[in-house]
Amino acid sequence: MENNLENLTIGAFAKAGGVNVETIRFYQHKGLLPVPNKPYGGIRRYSKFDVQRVRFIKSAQRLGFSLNEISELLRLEDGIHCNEVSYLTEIKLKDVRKKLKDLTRMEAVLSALLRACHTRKGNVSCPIIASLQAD
Amino acid sequence: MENNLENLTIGAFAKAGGVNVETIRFYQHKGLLPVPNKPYGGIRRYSKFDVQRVRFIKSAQRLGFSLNEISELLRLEDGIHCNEVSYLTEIKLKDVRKKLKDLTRMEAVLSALLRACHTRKGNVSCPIIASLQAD
DNA sequence: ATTACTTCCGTAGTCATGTACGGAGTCAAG
DNA sequence: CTTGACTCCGTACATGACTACGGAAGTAAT
Repeated sequence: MENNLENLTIGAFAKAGGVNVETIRFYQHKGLLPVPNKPYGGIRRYSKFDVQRVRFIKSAQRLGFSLNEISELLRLEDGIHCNEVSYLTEIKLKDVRKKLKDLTRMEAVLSALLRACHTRKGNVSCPIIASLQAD
Repeated sequence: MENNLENLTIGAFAKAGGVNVETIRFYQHKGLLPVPNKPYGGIRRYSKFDVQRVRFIKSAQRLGFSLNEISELLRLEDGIHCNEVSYLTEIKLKDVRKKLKDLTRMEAVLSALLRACHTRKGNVSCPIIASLQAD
C-alpha cells in the first residue's frame, strides 16, 4: 500500500488530488495552497500534505463553503479554534437552509404547474405560460 | 386605477418592472426585451407590454429558469406550445430536485457536525476540522 | 542526444447576471 | 434659455471558480 505521495510533480499531485493542474495553480494564487520552493533550475515537488490540503478544500466545497470561506477554515485548521469554526459552520447552515427553502418553494410551484398542464382539458392556453403572464 | 403604463421612459419602465435601467438594457442586449423605435432626435418609449414582459422574466427567474431558458419560454409565449413548455419545466423540476437533494445532504452533514461540536467534551480537536481532514 | 511530454508563469478568456462609468444628446421646469 | 435630471450607447468592471494559451525551460525515455 505504498501510496508514494512524496516528491510529486505538479501533474501527479493534481491527479492525486483529483483536480486539474490549472486548479492547483489557481489555488496557489488564491493562497489556499502553499507554493513549495523550487531547486535551482529544477521543478517544484509536492507531498502528501499538499494532497491532504486539496482534499480538505474539496470536502469543504461539497458542504457548500466558498473558496474564500475555505481559506478562513484553513487558517483555523489546527483544531483549537472550534468556536470560530462552528460559527462559520452555523452561518453556512443558515445559508443552506435558506436555499433549501427557496428550492422547496420552486419545487412546489413547478410540480403544481406540471400537474395543471397534464390535467388540462381542451385547447386552453398553456397553464405554465399563463401563470408566468399573470400579475 | 389608471396605471398609465404607456409612453414610459426607460426610467419609468424600469421602475414599473421593479428593475434597474441597466438591467433593461442588458435584457435588450440579450434579446429578451425588444428595443422600441426611437423618433428622430428623441428617446425611446415603452408600454405595458414591455412591463408585462419584464414581469414574466422575473417570475420565471423565481422558478429557477436562467435567462437563456427564459428566452426559450418567451419564444413559446403564445400559449399554444404547451408540450415544449412543459418539457422545459420538467427539466427544470429535475434540476431543482437535484439541487434539493444536494442541499439536503449538506444540511444533514452540517448540522451533524455542529451537534458534534456542541456535545464534544474536553479538549479534543474540533470535530468539523477533523472531518474535513479525514480521508 | 533527440524526441516527446511536463513544468513554469503570466495573462486572458469563460459563464451568468447584472452594475458602473462617461460623454453627448434630450427633456421639463422655472 | 438655463439648469438639472434623464436617456443613449458602448465599454468596462464585479463575482466565483476555474480553464485556456503560449513560449521557454526542464525531464524522461529511447
